[in-house]
Amino acid sequence: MNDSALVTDETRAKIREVAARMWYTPHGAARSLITRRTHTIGVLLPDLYGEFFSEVIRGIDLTAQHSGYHCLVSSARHDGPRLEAALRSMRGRVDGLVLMSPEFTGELSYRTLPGGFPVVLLNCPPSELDCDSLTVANYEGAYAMVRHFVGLGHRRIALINGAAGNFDAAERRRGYHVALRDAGLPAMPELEIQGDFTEESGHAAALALLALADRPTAIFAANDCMAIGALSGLRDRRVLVPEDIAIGGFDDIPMARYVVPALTSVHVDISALGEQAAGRLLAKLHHPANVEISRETHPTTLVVRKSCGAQNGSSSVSASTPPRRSVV
Amino acid sequence: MNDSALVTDETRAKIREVAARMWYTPHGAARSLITRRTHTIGVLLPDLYGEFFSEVIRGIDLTAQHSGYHCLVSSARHDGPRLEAALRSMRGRVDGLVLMSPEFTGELSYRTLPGGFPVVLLNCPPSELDCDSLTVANYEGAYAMVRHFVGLGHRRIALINGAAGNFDAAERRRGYHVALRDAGLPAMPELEIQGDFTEESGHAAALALLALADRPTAIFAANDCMAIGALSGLRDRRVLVPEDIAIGGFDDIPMARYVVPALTSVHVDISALGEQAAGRLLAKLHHPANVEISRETHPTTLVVRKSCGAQNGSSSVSASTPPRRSVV
DNA sequence: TTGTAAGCGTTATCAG
DNA sequence: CTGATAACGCTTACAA
Repeated sequence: MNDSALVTDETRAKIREVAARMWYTPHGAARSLITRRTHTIGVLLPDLYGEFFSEVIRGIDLTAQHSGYHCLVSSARHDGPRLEAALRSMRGRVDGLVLMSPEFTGELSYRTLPGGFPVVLLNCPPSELDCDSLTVANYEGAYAMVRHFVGLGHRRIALINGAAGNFDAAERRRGYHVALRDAGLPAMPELEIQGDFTEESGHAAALALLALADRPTAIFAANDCMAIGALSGLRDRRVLVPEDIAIGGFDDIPMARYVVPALTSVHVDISALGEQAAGRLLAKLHHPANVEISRETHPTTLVVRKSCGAQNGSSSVSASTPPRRSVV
Repeated sequence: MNDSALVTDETRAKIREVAARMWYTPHGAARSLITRRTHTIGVLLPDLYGEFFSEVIRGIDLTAQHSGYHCLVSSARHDGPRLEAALRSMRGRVDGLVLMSPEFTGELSYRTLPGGFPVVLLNCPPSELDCDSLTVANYEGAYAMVRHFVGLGHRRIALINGAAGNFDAAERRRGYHVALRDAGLPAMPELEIQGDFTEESGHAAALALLALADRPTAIFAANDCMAIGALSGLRDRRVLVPEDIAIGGFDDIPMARYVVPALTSVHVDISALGEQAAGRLLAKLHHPANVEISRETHPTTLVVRKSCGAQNGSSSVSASTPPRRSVV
């Protein structure tokens, strides 16, 4: 026996000694079969490529490990049947789930998991599923970026949009639109280029914008990868940044401060996002009674660097209220 | 019943139909208890921070998932008792293990895991443990970099060393030393600065080198992070790269091509490294009879960019023989 | 305090 | 081809 008050310290010590001598190790699967707890949380990500996911998973694992939990990860485009398969294969191996799926339509699932199975949705579009969810302040961040451009006197501000069907991309686009409207500027469809979050698409988008008769004076890319691609596209065409065209990105990946000129971006504390998600899940696991579900938004911060032409150094401005928490 | 030749197709279909209707999902823990297979591989990493680990885990998960396996990850400094604890907690939850621990002394363990438990060591110092191991061609890569500097006419080549006690760092240092010796150059202890793989340590090392009466004309940093730190240190002091001092790094992280000047580095296909590790482990799991253990070295490639002053564009040269494979 | 038996949800091994 | 029954390695509850 492992830890109980019904046993003498002496006996416990003796057992421990023998166990150590025989290199006895409890069998996880057997134990969890009767205990009904695996001390493992499942992590379902759409992909594992790039600094974003790396940081998310790091934050999750950090928090999980702190509470003695493991992470069972699975990365794949969790669309429809794939998600269902992934969920089923995790049945009996995890106590709860962190599911990140920005393209998740939400129509399915929930039949597949046993009722009341603890799930935290990360960066998922809002759905009728009644489970906890956590999103990034995409709208607020994009709004702050565009407002910043407007404040610098820009009137023709282009958008390199994120992947089609992606929730984060849609929210950032919404922020862009509302900021333009609030500044009394008209929507300019010809200045919106569809991208897919990759560097190549950013590069192509920049060239497309340069081909316009009436060029933009500023470009807001929906993530840093595309902003960096755009940067190299402009350099290819000998267009000066920020003198001729200003650029801003989103995510503030570590690389952002090293490109030339250093990239103005919307900072997201990705690792903290992961920690928060895992924290919520663990709280649910430890207090299953507390059934109220929460929907939180993780704050973003505008980080001003050289690429937008505002200043030389770097400074940051909060792009949203502090950790907003609305318990529904 | 799931899949067997002892059952009629008709019956199977009927069972399947009922199972689907009841949303029946097999219980992983229960199944693996009797099957003695978890379809999960354990991944023990020293950390999860930075692009290196992110890519390794991606390669592992990619391969694992392709074979229907999951990954149970655990990141922590796996020194001594911690490693043992991590191993025990995975007992009965994984079929095999990928263990990456560049500071692992190897004296312990192996008592803790059941005899013949499949383990693949990744970037671990050689030890007497008779399990498969996979390392990066650190020595060859460093040698190629320093030889490249020598070929450009450099005679005073500094080294910013990696973390003390780290196996990769030691091997890269060895490559540096042998390349100097082979070029007929003396060892220059004053040009060796101790770093720890962080950007800050690279920055500090660069300043220390600039403070010398007789400055180096080239700097080899044991990884890209430190090279980038050194780059910014030199820029602070208005030292031109590569005109005044040439710089080379190691790992070729994505950021390397975006810093200014673009960083000459030793390329490591990190994701492929992870795939290879997982592949070996899976092979062992599928053919347990094949008991011969293998020790492989993953090749590296010198990628020449602007920071070394050799040329404008970028080109690459193989720094080691193709996937060397010595089955012991 | 200690020993013994039941059972967690599967799969495997047998007689029907 | 089908249906019972015994494991798998552990925890827990209950009786000695």
